[in-house]
Amino acid sequence: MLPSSTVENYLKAIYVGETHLVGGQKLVPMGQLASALGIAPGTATTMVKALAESGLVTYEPYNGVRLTSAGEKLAARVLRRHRLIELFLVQVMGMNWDEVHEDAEQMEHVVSDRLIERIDEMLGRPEFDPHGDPIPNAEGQLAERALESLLTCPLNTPVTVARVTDQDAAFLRFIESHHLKPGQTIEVEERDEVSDSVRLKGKDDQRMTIGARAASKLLVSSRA
Amino acid sequence: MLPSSTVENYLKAIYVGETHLVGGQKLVPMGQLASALGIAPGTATTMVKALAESGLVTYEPYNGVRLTSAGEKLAARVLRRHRLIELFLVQVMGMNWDEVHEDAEQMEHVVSDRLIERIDEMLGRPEFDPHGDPIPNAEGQLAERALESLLTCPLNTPVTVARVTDQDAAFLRFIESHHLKPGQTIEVEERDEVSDSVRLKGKDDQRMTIGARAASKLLVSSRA
DNA sequence: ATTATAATTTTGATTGCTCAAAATCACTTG
DNA sequence: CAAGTGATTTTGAGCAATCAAAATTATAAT
Ligand SMILES: [Mn+2]
Ligand SMILES: [Mn+2]
Ligand SMILES: [Mn+2]
Ligand SMILES: [Mn+2]
Repeated sequence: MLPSSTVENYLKAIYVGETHLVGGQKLVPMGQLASALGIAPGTATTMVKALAESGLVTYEPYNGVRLTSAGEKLAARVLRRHRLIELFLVQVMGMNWDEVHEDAEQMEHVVSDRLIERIDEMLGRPEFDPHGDPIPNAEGQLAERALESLLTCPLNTPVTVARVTDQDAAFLRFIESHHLKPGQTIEVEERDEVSDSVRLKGKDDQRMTIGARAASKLLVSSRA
Repeated sequence: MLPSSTVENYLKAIYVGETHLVGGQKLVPMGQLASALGIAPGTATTMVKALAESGLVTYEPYNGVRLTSAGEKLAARVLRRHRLIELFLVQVMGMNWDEVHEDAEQMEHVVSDRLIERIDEMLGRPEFDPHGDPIPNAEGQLAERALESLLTCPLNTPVTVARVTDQDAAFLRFIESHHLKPGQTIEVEERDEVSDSVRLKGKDDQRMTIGARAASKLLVSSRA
């Protein structure tokens, strides 16, 4: 019995939820899962109990949920599809990086393994999607990189934008129009706690100031 | 409220069912619809009543069902997607014509209008899919052709294979291996009622004999 | 240690889609 | 035309996924 689209979405949400865990956290809270999926909290509880029943997750009431190895394997597979499809739509179909998320969100559940393999091959076994998100390989492993956000990277040092952790179309268009897409080289010139902002030197030494919240979504690698 | 995948499949099945109607038939029988969709007859009845309620079909109890203009518009849209996707998978992704139907069956429900437009453009506004099935244009109109089957076309006259009306993978592979794909030129040399078979002259004057049932699925145009 | 607050779970219900089996209807055949 | 056959509809049920609102639990504040 193959997992439904709903189950796949749950597993994927738990997977990315786990990567966002801070400190000694081992479980994704129910509330976070529910809001990530845009469903009522009670629905998440019911569904997660069913997932636990089928051995895809471990569920600790009032604490949260985490994937079993079986669940993680499935989740990585869905995430792999999602990101390969996104890259395909940009690279081959010429779509914009701000409009591929919705399509991928649906297609990830229906494309055959055969087609995914074609796509992967056609793209040259890519490791990252258009937003810099890592693409799990066929075995579910993903290439990890040591990245810092614009809030923590060294000042006045060339860094390369590597990842944008927000799929919002308006935000992505903003990033693009300011030449801050992955691959671009920039420098953080100043951070101001009081004004909650970060000043950047971008392409052609263009200066710009963005809010800390936006800055936290831009991940860079410290090698120019 | 946009139609579900289920509703889209019903509408599409009724649409193609209507094209297969013979004589003065105006309605698709419930049984035929049910078996085309692989569901129980009672399920079809219930669903069709709901479709009639939403104005997508006209339902005459014990007689059958036909699309309203609203239903036909939606059905043509789904069929357009299906066939464009099939052609895309063959032409661009290099998949085989016998393995694209299943993928298209799922993808037809989820790809965005934007992506379909890209595909249509990339393929040069094609009129026929890999099996020779006509692709409805953006307005829902489809290019009709006067085709005959191998059971009715003139004897000893060059004809061009134009369409194969069976999606079965094994059958399609057979057709391909015998060089009978759409575009190929052949001749019917003899029909034998008793042995229920048809003898063909194909590529490189290769002779072959196929059953009448298979022959009825090969549609040709009488101009070589 | 109570008490308040926030998160989570439980409860009861709904919707969409499905099936099996019984009932009904339409048509053919004797 | 009566009977039988096959197609169709009705009935009763179930499953997956969802919500709103009430009940419960955990945690933080007084
Ligand atoms: Mn999804
Ligand atoms: Mn992405
Ligand atoms: Mn379909
Ligand atoms: Mn086709």
